Amino acid sequence: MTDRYPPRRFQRGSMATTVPDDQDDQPITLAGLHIDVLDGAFSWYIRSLDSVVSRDLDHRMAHLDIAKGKGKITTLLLVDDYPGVRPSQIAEVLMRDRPATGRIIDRLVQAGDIRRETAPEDQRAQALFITEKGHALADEVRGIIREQENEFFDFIAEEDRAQFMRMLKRAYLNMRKKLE
Amino acid sequence: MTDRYPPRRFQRGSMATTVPDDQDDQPITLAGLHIDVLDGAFSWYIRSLDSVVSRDLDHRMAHLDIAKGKGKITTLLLVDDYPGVRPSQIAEVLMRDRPATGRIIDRLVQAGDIRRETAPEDQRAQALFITEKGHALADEVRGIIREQENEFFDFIAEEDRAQFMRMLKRAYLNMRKKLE
DNA sequence: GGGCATTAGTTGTTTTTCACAATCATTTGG
DNA sequence: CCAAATGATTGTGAAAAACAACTAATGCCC
Repeated sequence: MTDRYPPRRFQRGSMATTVPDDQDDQPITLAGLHIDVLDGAFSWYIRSLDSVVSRDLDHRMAHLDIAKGKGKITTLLLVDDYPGVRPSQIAEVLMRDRPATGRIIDRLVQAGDIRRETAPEDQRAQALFITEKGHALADEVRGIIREQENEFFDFIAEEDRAQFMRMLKRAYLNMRKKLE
Repeated sequence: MTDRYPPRRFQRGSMATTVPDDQDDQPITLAGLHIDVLDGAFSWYIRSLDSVVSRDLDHRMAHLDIAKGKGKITTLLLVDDYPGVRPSQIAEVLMRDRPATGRIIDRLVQAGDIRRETAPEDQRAQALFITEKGHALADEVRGIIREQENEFFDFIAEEDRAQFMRMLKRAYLNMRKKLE
């Protein structure tokens, strides 16, 4: 039997920070439940944050035909940044299989945001290119992401954001590496 | 037209930290693409991290019948920690609608991990309770989560983890609040 | 160069997930 | 005592994810 009570308190960090602590050591209460008993699990926050962030992003992009897709935004930005990129490269970034990636590309092609060509040096492969319409969309999307970022980050002091982002980045790399 | 080149570099944070910087200012390269051009977007890291963390968790729990469900783990732990909790409370924590929550509960009941009773003070509502089997499972799950946490966090110094977690927590609360 | 494994991408299928509408029962408030 | 609100279930349809099977082109190795 595991001892679960009292709920674990978050201990203070050792880093100098401009983030005030006052609210952070109080338990989160949702629907009358102190969800801190979920072990303060990192994975829980990540999964919940993902859910909230995705919803918010969907909402902000509701007026664009790119909305509602998980990999579409990444694909669009990649094609915009890397003319001639291949579907298989995108699949690796998205961590999806090729069929899934292919269908994302289908929709972007159909929407007129990108176009396919056969890769000259390998006739099996495709080279993807952004269209004029797609490029405009990519810029708009970037703006929306930046907006979300600013609104979202408004509780973290400017000089701490980079640190936070760096941790996220390392977390991502570390986990990805461990999954081979 | 947005200036996209050269890719944005992450600036150094101002916080004292034991996290070494050396690797962090190098661009991430996947399939030959520097994904830093995705604007270093916070949302991208969160979504990708979620994907990796969820996969890893699924993998670690593959031998348990609770695997593969997004809300099942949270539900199980909540019921274990809050005897008599109601489905609607769980729905609020999960940010899912009641039908979805009800179906998660169905599966846990069917697996014999929790049981339903009618709430004595409100005959419309249910009170959920953990079973012996479910409690054992909950402890096992907690162990797995802790394991993942330790492995995952091995690149962050002990005293910095709390700070990272606190930021995630604030991020979550902040976004959730803004979605009303 | 012929044959075979590998890689790139597509198509199809099946299962799961999710959101929405409709329904029933109970409670609450006037 | 009636109407509105709340807690939960059922049903349905649409979107997403995982898997297998298939075509085509490339690379390797004899």
